[in-house]
Amino acid sequence: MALVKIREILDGKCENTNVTIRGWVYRKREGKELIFLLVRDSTGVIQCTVKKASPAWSEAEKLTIESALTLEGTAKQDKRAPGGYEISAEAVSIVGLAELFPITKDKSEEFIRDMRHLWLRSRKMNLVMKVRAKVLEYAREYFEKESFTEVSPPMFISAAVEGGSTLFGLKYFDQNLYLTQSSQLYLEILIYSLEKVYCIAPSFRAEKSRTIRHLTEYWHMEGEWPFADMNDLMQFEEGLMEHVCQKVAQNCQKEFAELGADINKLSEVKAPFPRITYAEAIERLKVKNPALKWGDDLGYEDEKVLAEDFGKPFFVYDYPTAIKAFYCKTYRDRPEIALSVDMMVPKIGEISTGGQREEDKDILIKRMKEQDLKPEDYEWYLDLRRYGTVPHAGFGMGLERLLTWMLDLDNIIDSIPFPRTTRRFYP
RNA sequence: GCCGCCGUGGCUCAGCCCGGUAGAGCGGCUGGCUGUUAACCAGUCGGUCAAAGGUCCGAAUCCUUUCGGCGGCGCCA
Repeated sequence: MALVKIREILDGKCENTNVTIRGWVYRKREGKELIFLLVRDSTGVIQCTVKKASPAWSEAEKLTIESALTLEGTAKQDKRAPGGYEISAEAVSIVGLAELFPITKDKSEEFIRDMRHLWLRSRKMNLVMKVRAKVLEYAREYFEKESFTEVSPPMFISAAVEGGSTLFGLKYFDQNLYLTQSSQLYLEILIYSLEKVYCIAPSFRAEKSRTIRHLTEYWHMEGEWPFADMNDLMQFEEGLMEHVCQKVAQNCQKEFAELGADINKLSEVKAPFPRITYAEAIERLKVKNPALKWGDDLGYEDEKVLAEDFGKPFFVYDYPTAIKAFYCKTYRDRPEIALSVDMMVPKIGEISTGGQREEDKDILIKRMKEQDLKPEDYEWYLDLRRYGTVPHAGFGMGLERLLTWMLDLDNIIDSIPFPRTTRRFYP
């Protein structure tokens, strides 16, 4: 009697052998002479049959949907079973009898979201979480391959990274602190010690955005390194994307198939990506939107139009300085243009923003003042320019936006187990 | 911050426009049947219609406000 995972049986490794599985009741169909149990564990779902004559019958009869159980029987191939294999049960032991499970066939989006803690058991969420874990694994793999060191920045911060209006404030003993919106400034500190650094950590944004691509807490993959320029940055980002997409395409075929997602899209992701300047983007968009002019920020609709043209990830760079953050480096001969780049993907729009950072202390102070920021709040940040300043660049990519695009999810909330949005933070 | 939509038994919905105190399916329960694929058949339990106020002889249905949810824009990853 071997304890096996359901996947092993479905892969045909246990044919005609006696096996024991542990899991939960996924479906139950009960007849006079025969009970069909669909049992799931973390690896898959398998059909089990219990005959009236089996010693397992009386326990199987009592089982309810989502009850935890141990089941022993003979695994065999059977064309009638979903998945092609089933277990003929000889013994069933109830581990935890479930009460009437609230999630049934008919379910609305709202109800599913209220039942998130139980919905995470669904096939869909199980598969999405597996792909998510793989994306994290492959991203780390790429950073490590490129000699980056993973670091751990703080979540509590005392000064804003982006605009102050999107900050979550909180009481920190008798002080006021914030939740970080990006770890960039902290990575900038660490490049002077470790050079190439990255982190995968939450970022928090108090944006009251009500869309299918916003979370108030999202996981940010950020990298920062010295002696880097825009070309280095874009090359790294497209390399990262290519690596993650190719590895997922190779190793997550079962998950994509069951989710009904198109994995070929990922096999096609190869560097180099198309690159257009902001000015070129404006020219392209003017055809459809004549009101658009240089200096306007690209809206979501604009991004989607561009993305549909390319049909794959691409870069837009050289944005107007006026619509970018204070730390963005500007061209010395064209201060109205910032060395900033966004990566866009179809349907979602921006999934990453990066750029060169201003390394000149005086220009940085000037830019802070232009944006009504107090240089004295950023003393430590200015120190980085006082002591061995160096040209450097970095980027931040939204993990959930990446996943939403990869898996073609209807809503970003399904890319993370416990989504936080303006209205949802339970459980 | 602005705009739109939604809120009826445990769940999914119909009824609301053209007011007269609720109807179906699923689930539950009981029974039947079936190598079933979130099956099928019969019976049965179950709601006063998000909340408050108003109009009216009479409100789930009309009006107002509040609460909750979803989405769009803006902003962002």
